[in-house]
This record gives sequence, structure tokens and C-alpha cells, in this order.
Amino acid sequence: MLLGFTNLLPAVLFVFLAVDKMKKPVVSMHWFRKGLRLHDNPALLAAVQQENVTKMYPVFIIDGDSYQLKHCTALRANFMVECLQDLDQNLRKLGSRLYVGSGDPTEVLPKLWKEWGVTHLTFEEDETGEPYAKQRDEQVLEQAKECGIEIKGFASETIHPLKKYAENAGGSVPNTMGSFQALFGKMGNVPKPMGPPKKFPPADGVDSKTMLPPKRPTDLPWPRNIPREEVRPLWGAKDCENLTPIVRGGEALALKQLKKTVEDRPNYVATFEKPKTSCVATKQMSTTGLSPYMSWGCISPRQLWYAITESSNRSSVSSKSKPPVSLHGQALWRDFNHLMAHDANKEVPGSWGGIEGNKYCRPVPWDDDPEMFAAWKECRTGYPWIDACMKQLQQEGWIHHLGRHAVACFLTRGDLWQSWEKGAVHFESHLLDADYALNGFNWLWLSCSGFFYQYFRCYSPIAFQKKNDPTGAYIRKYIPELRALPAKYIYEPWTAPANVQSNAGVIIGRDYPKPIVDHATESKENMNKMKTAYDVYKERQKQNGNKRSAGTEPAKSPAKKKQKSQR
DNA sequence: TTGGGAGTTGTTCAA
DNA sequence: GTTGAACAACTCCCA
Repeated sequence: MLLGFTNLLPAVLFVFLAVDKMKKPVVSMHWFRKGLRLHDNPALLAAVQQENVTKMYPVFIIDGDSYQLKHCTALRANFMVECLQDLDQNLRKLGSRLYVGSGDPTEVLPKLWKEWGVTHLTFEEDETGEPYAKQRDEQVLEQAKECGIEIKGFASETIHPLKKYAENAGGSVPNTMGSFQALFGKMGNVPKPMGPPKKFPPADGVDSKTMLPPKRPTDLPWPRNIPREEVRPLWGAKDCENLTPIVRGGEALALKQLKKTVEDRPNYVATFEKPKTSCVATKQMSTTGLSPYMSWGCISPRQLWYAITESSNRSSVSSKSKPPVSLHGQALWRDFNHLMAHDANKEVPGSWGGIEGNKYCRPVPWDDDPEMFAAWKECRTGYPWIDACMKQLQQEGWIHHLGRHAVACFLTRGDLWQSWEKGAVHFESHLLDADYALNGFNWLWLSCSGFFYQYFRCYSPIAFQKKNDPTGAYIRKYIPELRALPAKYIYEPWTAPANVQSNAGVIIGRDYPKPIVDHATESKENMNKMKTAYDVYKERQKQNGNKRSAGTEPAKSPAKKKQKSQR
């Protein structure tokens, strides 16, 4: 009996192993949303390294309703198209490919799971709580659970996961950069970035002609149930031709740019101070130009962190720049901003990015003047420096950070007294590097609605650039009608005598607008309005027991209605 | 509890 | 060209 059992053992073991293997043939799907890269992508790596994986499908669903696409310009959509093409090419080099679907992920994905027999799903988590992504993910994950699919999400959009920052902060999330830096110091070493997967499990249809990445922005779907003209500016056929982005999309170009601007320039990196970089460069960017890649996740934040560290270590300069102005500081700002978005949305879901319910936003009684807003976004404020920045945004999808400061200040507390929410939506649609967390943070900051409160420090649309670019080369590039004006008048063309205007071929008021407001008058008046708004807020806070209250109903300011300049 | 110091990136003017 | 003070006075942090 015993002998008989011993003889049977190998056979039993074989059957057991075979059944076990048969029981768990893994078909994994990696769902790309952002994080459009192969390197340092823990979710992708997990999909590839899954035990018993027989097939693996890398998928991207083009979703017209997503934060990235809903309001976007053709220029911005084009960047995404380039990212997807690059991702597909890189996957093909490793024996896989990208499957691109189109439509509502909650409808498209379940069909694909069924068709392909998917058993495991991986993705990069959206920790900021961006409203559309949140509801989409909740629904998709619920559907996946119902289908018996094993789900794994990974937080890799920031240097450390946002939940970890919040945990380590012990209930009180830092809301100043200084305190965030202190928290970052307590987080331990930054984990080393992982390399790309070396090999991919097979996927069906590598050579098939279905589900290929789009070739041009016009191939992209429109948002569902929303009239086109309401959501996407500049989407005529003409707008989609001859695009002039300041950078092109894709992980390959991202890593090339990282090498060119960070890895190969140790002294530049070691001495980098953001406020000292030029915002009027007309030939080569004074900053790294990596932000569009960061917003789509073409470069991992940890890859960036170590590239900066290693490059700086190779520099021989004795005095190196430090956060918050250094390049490491820029990476920290990014995490800090994401943490703030995460925290605001934790308290009131979806409140970040707007005034209503946003715990970090002070209510300010902004005006709502469509004409003022239109002049700002259509580059016709009559202030050449402001209009030139807005023109660069329109043409290239990018402005230097200080240029963004100038135009954001001008629209809100500086001159036009329009709500920052409108400006934020406009930036979201035009910027190649639009990022939910960063965009919200910077608009709060510049409008003095949150994080920055020194409203008496106000950018002048004239003086600020005069000192950096006394010849006005930047203005001449983006506002060609002013090209021939003497430097003396380039920042204030309305002050040029009639014969000077005539000689330069531009008549102010006919060929280029007169200033929409008088900066000296408006900025002073607006400072008083800010003071009133702050006083009202303080009073309310007292009544609420000094608790940080969400910005709901703006206090009515007694200030008189803005009058347009008659000059 | 309170007061001093710091806060990524303001402007203007005088010396 | 550079530097520093005045402008009028914000919030948050920390001792």
C-alpha cells in the first residue's frame, strides 16, 4: 500500500502542478492614462512580471471628457498624439504594442476585458482627486471587481506617494513650502527609479491594423454631450495644421531633453535659481523645458530627481543653489502642489481648481466682465508685455513661469479684477504642461487667494520686463505690429508721438489697441479691494472660531465698479 | 499667548 | 549699473 502510494506521488504532483498552472493563466492589462513611459513605471512592471502571465495588453483609452482633453487646444492634443505614437513604438521594440481605444473607459474597458479574457489590471493611481479621474476610476474599479479581475494601483506620479506624505505629516498637512520641505526631509531616501521592462509577454495582434494610436489631433474624439464650441478652442482644420509647439511629445524625446538640459549641464544644474532664469528668451528656453513631459508622465519624478542629483554632484562649483529655487526645489514644488490638491479634495471632493468649497481659497468678490476676459485671452489688452505672453501661449503652448505670473496677476488682483477660475480654465486648455494640481496652486498664489498673501506686491505690466529686456526683443517677436517701434516706446506704445507711430507703421488705437485699463489707477484700487476682502474673511474666521473656512460666498467689496480707461 | 522673522521670483527712487 | 530703503503691511511658523 505504502509502496503503491510512493509510486503514485510523482504522477499526483505532476497533475497538481499542471492543474495549478491551468488554473492561473494570467492575462494582464496595463491601463495607461498619464504616466506615458516605460521607465520607472511600477504598475507597468507589475503587469509584465505577474506570475504565470501568458498575455499582456498595454492599453490607452482616448477619453474626450478627461481633464487632459476636455478643453484642450489642437496644440495640446497634438502633444498627446505624439506621446502615444512614441509609446507604441517603444513597446513594439520590446515585442509588444499599444492598444488605443476611444470613448468612455467605463464602456470600452469591460468589452476589452471580456474579449481578451483579462484577469489582472494595473494602472497608475490619480492621487490628486481630480474630479473626472476620480469618478471614472471608482466606476472602472467597481466594474473590474464584478468581473473578478485582480486590480493593482500604484502611486508613482510624485516623488513619494501623496498618502505617505499625509501619513507622515500626522494629520496636519503642511501648507507652506518651508514646512513641506521639512516633511520631505523626514520621508527618507528617494527610491531609485526602476528601468523599463526588458521584455514583454506576447499580446495578440502586434501587427494588426486595429486600435492604432491616432496620427493627428483631428482623429481625437470630442467630449460627450457637450457642444464642441463650448469646450475646445482653436479646433478648426487650419488650427490643426502648422502647429508650432515649443516641445514635441513622447518619452524618447523627454529623456533626450533630460540629458541635454540636466545630465549634460552640471554647472547649470548646480547653480540653477528659478527666479533668475530669463522669461524673455526668444531663441532657447532658459529653463529645462521638461514640464510638458512631467505633466504626461513621460519622465518619472524620481528619474528627474536622480538626474538632478547626479548632474549636480559632477559640478565643481563651490556654492550650489538650494530649494526652493534650485532644480530640486522645482521637483519639490510639484509634489507640494499635488499634496495640496490631494488634501483639498479629501475635505471637499473636487474643490481644488475652483473657489467653491476649496479650503485653501479665500473668497474675493471678483467682477465678471466677458469683454475684459476676452481682451486678456485674445492678446489685446494694449499692454505689449501681457499680450506678447498670451500670444506665446496661443502659438507655442508655453510661457515662462514669470510670464505666467505677470498675466495671471494682470487678469486678477493686478488690473482686470476677473476671477482666477476663468484664467485657470484658459491655461488648462492651452498649456502643453497643464497639470491639475500645479495650475490650481499657481492661480491661487498669483491671485492672492491662497498660499501667497502679499497683495501689495504687484507686477507692473510695464516695469517688470523693461529691466530684463530693455530692447523689447520678446515683444517684437510675438507682436509683429509693434516691431518697428523704438525701444523707448515698446512697453508703452500709447505714449509714442504720432509721427513716431506713423514712422513705425503702427497707429495705436487702430493697428494695436490702447491700454484696456490704466495700470497705475487700477492696481492701487485693487489693493484696497483686496484689503477689504481680507478683512471680511478675517471677521468671518473669528466668528467660525478661527477655523480655515472654505471659500464659498465671496464678501461683497464696497469698491466701485471698474471704469474702462478712456485713453 | 505673543511677537519677531521669513516668505521661490514687486516697484520706485535715491545714493 | 547696483544697492538699499520705503512703500504699507499680508500670513504662517516658531520660539
